[in-house]
Amino acid sequence: MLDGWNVNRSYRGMSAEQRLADRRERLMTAAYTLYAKPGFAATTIERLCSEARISNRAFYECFGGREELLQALHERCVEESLAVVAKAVQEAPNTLEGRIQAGIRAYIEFTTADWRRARIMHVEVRRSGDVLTMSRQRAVDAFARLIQEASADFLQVAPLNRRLLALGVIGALQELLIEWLLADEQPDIDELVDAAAHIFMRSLGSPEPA
Amino acid sequence: MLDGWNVNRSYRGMSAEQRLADRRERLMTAAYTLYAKPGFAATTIERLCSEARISNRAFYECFGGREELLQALHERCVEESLAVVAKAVQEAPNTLEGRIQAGIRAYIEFTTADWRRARIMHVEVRRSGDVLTMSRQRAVDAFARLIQEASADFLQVAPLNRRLLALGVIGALQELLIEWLLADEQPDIDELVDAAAHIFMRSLGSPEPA
DNA sequence: GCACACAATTATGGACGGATGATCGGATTT
DNA sequence: AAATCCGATCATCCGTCCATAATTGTGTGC
Repeated sequence: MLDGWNVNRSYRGMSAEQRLADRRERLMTAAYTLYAKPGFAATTIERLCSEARISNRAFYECFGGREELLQALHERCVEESLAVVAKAVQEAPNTLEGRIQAGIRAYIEFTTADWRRARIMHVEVRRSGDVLTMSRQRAVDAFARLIQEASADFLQVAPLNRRLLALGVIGALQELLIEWLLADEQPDIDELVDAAAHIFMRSLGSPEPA
Repeated sequence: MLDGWNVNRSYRGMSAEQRLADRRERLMTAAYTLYAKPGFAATTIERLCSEARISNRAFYECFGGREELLQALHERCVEESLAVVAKAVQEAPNTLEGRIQAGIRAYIEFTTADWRRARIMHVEVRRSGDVLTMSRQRAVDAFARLIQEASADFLQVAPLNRRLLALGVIGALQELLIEWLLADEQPDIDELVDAAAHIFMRSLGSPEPA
């Protein structure tokens, strides 16, 4: 072996890191579609590889398995959603109703804008084992903190566990999205927003709603 | 071969139907534990059979596969829970608050009375494929109808989709149970009941809560 | 009439092929 | 030469089937 060889040379015009990132990205794209449409359980690694034009071996250099890929996908979706909602809440009028309306509309519109994102975030993420369960728990926790912070200025005095309240309304929102995903006749987005906003407003607001 | 042989004789003191029912029951019992503790994904058919002291072949005479067994288990849990909640609601004082308090307390106490039931109904049921997804949708629909009927006498006039409201509060209750199942420090049952009842009461009640 | 051998039925456990997950060497490209 | 791709390989699990063991009812000798 000669010294001076470039052990990290370019290949197809990309550096080693770029190639790895490119493969990861292609796998993420393939999984974004396949995990949503045939579903996580029905998607084999071979199918993912052929869709992403990647060898079976390269897959395991990017992810540890199907679960890890789903986890990465889910975490990306959650980050994007969190950013969108946080931005909408920040720009909303500084009232509880304004923040709730803005945040919920932003979340629902962003989530339903791409059918696959909704499916992955609300259905497929619960399919796999404990790893994904923990990933989902972290996501729910992040949204719960966001809700608690956004509603902190408008607190009711009732001696209720605020974290549990936040978790509950998150669950409500999720169930509504699941209905949108699975129901025979899809409810209107506006109806979803109204129902979710109603539950948030009544549950988080002070005893006498405006 | 002689005629007159009893093609449906008893074995170990049980008739053919009894034996089949017994095997089904033993498999249900084994799955009730194994699907909850190692989890649905981690439970092989072989493990179920050895736990139930049943041959591999006999399994497929009782159920079509792991999914069908989980479906049967889930449907039984849902039936029992529905009955308990319906009974509690019927015996409750005839006010919205009374019905909500009674129904929610009954549901939460019954569900959490056995750790495994809560796990199967709220976590493991979402693991498998479309069959179980549809089973869960039917269960949610049944509970949604129960809620709509129980709160029909106390309707608010707001032009909201009542079914979506019912779905939402069901989602809230589920998320609270998931928190109870997965959180590091388990919240008190009473706290769960209070939070869920608050969300139900505010979301389903008239604009001016008593 | 009673006990016992025997045959028929049932259940069990393991064996077998197929599919998928995860890993490893040879051919091809840069 | 280095890196990548493709095919081959082993292990595991599902779904099915067969051989063996257990149990029951019948018939027969006494």
